[in-house]
Amino acid sequence: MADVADRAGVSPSTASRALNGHPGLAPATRAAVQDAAASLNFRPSPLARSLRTQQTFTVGFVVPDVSSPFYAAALKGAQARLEQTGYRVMLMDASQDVAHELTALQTLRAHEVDGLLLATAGISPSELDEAIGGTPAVFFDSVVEGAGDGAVILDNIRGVELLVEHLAEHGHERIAFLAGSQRETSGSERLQAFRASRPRDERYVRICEWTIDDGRRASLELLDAPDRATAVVASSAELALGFMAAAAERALRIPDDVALASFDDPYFGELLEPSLTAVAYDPCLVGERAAGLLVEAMREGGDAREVRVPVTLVARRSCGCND
Amino acid sequence: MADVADRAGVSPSTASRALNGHPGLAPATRAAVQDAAASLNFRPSPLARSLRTQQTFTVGFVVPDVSSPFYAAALKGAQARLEQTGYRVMLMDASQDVAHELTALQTLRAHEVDGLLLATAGISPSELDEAIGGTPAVFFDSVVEGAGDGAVILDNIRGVELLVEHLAEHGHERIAFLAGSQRETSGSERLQAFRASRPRDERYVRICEWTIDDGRRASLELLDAPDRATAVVASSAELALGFMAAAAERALRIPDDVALASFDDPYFGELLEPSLTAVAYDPCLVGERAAGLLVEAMREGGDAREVRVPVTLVARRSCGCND
DNA sequence: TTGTAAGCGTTATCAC
DNA sequence: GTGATAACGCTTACAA
Repeated sequence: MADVADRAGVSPSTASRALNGHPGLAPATRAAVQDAAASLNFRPSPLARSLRTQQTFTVGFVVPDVSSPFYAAALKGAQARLEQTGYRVMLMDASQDVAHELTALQTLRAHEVDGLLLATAGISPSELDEAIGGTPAVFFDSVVEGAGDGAVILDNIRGVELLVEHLAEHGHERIAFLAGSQRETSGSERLQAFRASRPRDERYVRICEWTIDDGRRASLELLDAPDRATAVVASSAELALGFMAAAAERALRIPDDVALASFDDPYFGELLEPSLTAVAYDPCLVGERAAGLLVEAMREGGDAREVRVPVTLVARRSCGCND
Repeated sequence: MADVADRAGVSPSTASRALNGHPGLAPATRAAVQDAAASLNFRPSPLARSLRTQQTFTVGFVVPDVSSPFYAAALKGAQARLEQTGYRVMLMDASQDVAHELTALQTLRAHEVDGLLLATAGISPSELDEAIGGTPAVFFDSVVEGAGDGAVILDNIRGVELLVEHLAEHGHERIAFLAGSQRETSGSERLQAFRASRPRDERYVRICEWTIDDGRRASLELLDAPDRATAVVASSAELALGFMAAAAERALRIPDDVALASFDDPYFGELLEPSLTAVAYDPCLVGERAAGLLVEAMREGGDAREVRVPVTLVARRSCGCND
């Protein structure tokens, strides 16, 4: 930048002011500096700037597993929104491991990121509070009570209600629920919502990991139990697929023998046999909203808000609708 | 760090040396510094260090779309490998847009990233060369001739051969090929491989975008053409799904009326109806290998290498096998 | 083996 | 309006 200043015939400080749009500069001076900068093809060093200003214009993004479709989409949404605002994204994949998550946060803080976007898998609130220190942080998907400057989550409750109501409208009276891991907010909220709307169906609840395999295992239990449920709500696409595998194994037809409806509308939902009735939402949107909240928090530091991303029901054939 | 030095009773330079494991220090001094650092809970500032050393220990990762399962997995693999080696990942999603890609590279270079991991969608070699300047760069998925310090790509040729051979073994003589966008290496290599092994089936080639919808459209063309092919190779899972949709529309059964085999083994391949015969590979591995190559290039700057990630055939029912 | 001092590329404070 | 000057937190000649 010294070169730019020289060429424009001004001091470095003036050059800096001109380039950063500070007020109170002679228009001529500003123009001269800008010309000089342009002709020297000058690019300011974010590093040096950050060192001086204590602002990196970088936010840390921490997820349990980037390769999961949901987190990948959220990342995309967040990245887009942040880029728009001049922020860059530093990614950390915690591999579903608490210790790893903690060190990721350390690294990020050492780097002096301006903000944090977190989908944490079961860190205790106190650990977390310490790990994020004073850095603005927004949670998404999972929310940790009392920590951070905001959270955005799916409208899990409404989603489960839509699913249950729809199956009930088809006349089902014994509805089962495949719940996912209770360590995450989306797992526990969905289960709570089910229990709230179907207290009598408690015996048809099965909790398992978010995998096809575990979903299949739990589904077999459900299918082999006496007085079998006539419909099933799966908490996620994986669990729904697990259920379909299990039903096929027991030679049960969907929806004739058991109906199925699922939280999460996978992109191939239309092409499954039968096509999958599901609650859909825009996963990018959760990243985007989270980023939006974070930008606000970094700028103004208002108080914590919680945003819910809306969900909608997509009725297909697995519930008994005929298209 | 000055504090640490004070507390240990040494000069800042000695403190720095102790903390960075420089040789030629009195063991006692080193220990004193380390103790001081520990008790002050000292964390060096990567920013300041980078400013001084011109090394950021950060690599830029640029993809056309992070939310695509393939890129997301590659990202995960790369992230893991880089983290192991002390590097951090700065992510840019170029949204399939060349201009955007170029500005992403600018941003990354301004940030003085130590290396670049690129899956670019059709930048010209010369533009690219200029955009990456002297920064070590490794391509993955797509390779740009003559640019960069290495590339890792799937074994596209072998993959297509496996698919074609398998269908031929089932007795098929007229095999069609759904090719994806020819802007990317994986699109063009797969098509070339098909043409090389099936020159007589040229009339059964259709080129389309990598989407279910466009695959469906192209498939309908294929199905409606006279002297229809009896088997189809799809260049990607999306195209295979598009084909399945098209076949269903025309009330054609797979594999009885037309057999299907696909490059890409989606995680739900087993659960489709019929289950999908496909060429499988580990997408994480491509990110991991690319990161490996990049780390090498950043450290030693050896000469450009090309790595192929192996693929395997998973025979299921869509080709005519009975499980 | 250790200390001194300069410098990485900016911005902020103060004076003019 | 603009220019010195110091400072951000670290590393590294060079000197001792």
